[in-house]
Amino acid sequence: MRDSQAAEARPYHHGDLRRALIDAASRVLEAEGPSALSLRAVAREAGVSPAAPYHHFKDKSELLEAVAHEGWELLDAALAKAKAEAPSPQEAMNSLGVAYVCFARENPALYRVMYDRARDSEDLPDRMQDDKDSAYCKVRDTLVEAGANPEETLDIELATTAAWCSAHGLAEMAGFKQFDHLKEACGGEVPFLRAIFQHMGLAPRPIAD
Amino acid sequence: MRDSQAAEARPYHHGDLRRALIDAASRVLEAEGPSALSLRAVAREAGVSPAAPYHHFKDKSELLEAVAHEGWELLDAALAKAKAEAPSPQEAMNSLGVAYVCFARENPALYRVMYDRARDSEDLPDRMQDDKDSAYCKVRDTLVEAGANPEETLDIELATTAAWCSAHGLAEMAGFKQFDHLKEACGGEVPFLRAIFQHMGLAPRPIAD
DNA sequence: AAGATATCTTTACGGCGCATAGATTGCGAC
DNA sequence: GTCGCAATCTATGCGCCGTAAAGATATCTT
Repeated sequence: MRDSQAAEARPYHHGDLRRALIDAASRVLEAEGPSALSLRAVAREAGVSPAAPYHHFKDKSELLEAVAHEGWELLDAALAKAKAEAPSPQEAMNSLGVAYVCFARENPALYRVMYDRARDSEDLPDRMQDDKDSAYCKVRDTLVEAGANPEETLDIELATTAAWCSAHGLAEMAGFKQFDHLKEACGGEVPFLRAIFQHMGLAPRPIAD
Repeated sequence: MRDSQAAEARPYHHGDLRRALIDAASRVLEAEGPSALSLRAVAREAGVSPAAPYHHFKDKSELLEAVAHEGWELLDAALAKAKAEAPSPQEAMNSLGVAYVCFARENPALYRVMYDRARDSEDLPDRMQDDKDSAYCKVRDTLVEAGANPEETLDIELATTAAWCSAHGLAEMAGFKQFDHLKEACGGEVPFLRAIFQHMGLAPRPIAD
């Protein structure tokens, strides 16, 4: 008979060390930055021995992958919220872009782990393409709702990719000091982002012919 | 009186260890990737003791900065070549974008070091804004030559920034396996890049109305 | 109750960044 | 010239890292 407190798959000694390690890693990441994210620091934060994590993750990179996975879920949620609150599909594209960059700016260390992991394996998480509710599909669907011709599947995919790359590039660059004067001139960070997105053509434009 | 062979600032024992270390670092970077780029490995590659680099660089990050600096110079050169060979300013914008991404794709480890260093200090190299021949100015000038109104300085700067961010985002994403089928459908990597840039609006559009 | 198994700790190894101290080398002052 | 000095390089050592191996301990199975 199972204790009803721990939902399922609860390990033996600790309770749920795997979960605790991922949380500890997130805590270290937020507090000390990505460079301080060592396996030993995570184990320390979780209150276990340095070798304990190896019973739940093959190596350090597998732990980081789990952290990144949670990051992609958070990003999905942030984009879903932005899309739900947008008054029109046209506005939605802009809102998605701003929400994307804001997520990256609010969780810089996590965002970095997410893409570092992905680049190392040259592989974005499957959820980006496969999951019906994935962020990628959300952008693609929004493009169609905003007027893109759904028959032109290649163009739709290219436009979605273009939007994603643009947002990613902006997310990585928006923190540089060099752009402070532009943000000021635009009247704040979000207006700056919107202005850049306008120049990027993130807002939907006619796709075919 | 100075020996005319070594131009200037030539050190004593080694000849020019500083130069040799940067070259060794580039070699390690290209051969083993960024994760293998340790100070000790660089010293090993250069044939000196592990502590020798500290007489030429304050710490590891200062060596990486020197490597990154050379990277930015290479990038500048690649963009200058692309701009020089472009038949028209309109074409030049596209050529600059393609050349930028190709540079990143051909020197992935170096490109990563360049931006990792910049993000850590939240500071792009000065040359991007100050130098007259910098890559940033090259893009901005090309935009003006292509028809943007030079009076609208804010818009010009925003458009230049947008183009740069777009290219950077694409450069970082172009390596993901997920886009292989798109490259194939476009008929190769460069046509794929051009198609994405088209959707991004990298090609100049009227700025002011 | 007992053996099997999963979890966690201890210990150890090599590599890392870097600080310190000592050896070596080239240079300027005399 | 040679001698002191400063710049350069080496040797050694510290604490951290990732991770492998072996032993201890708690839980599961039977």
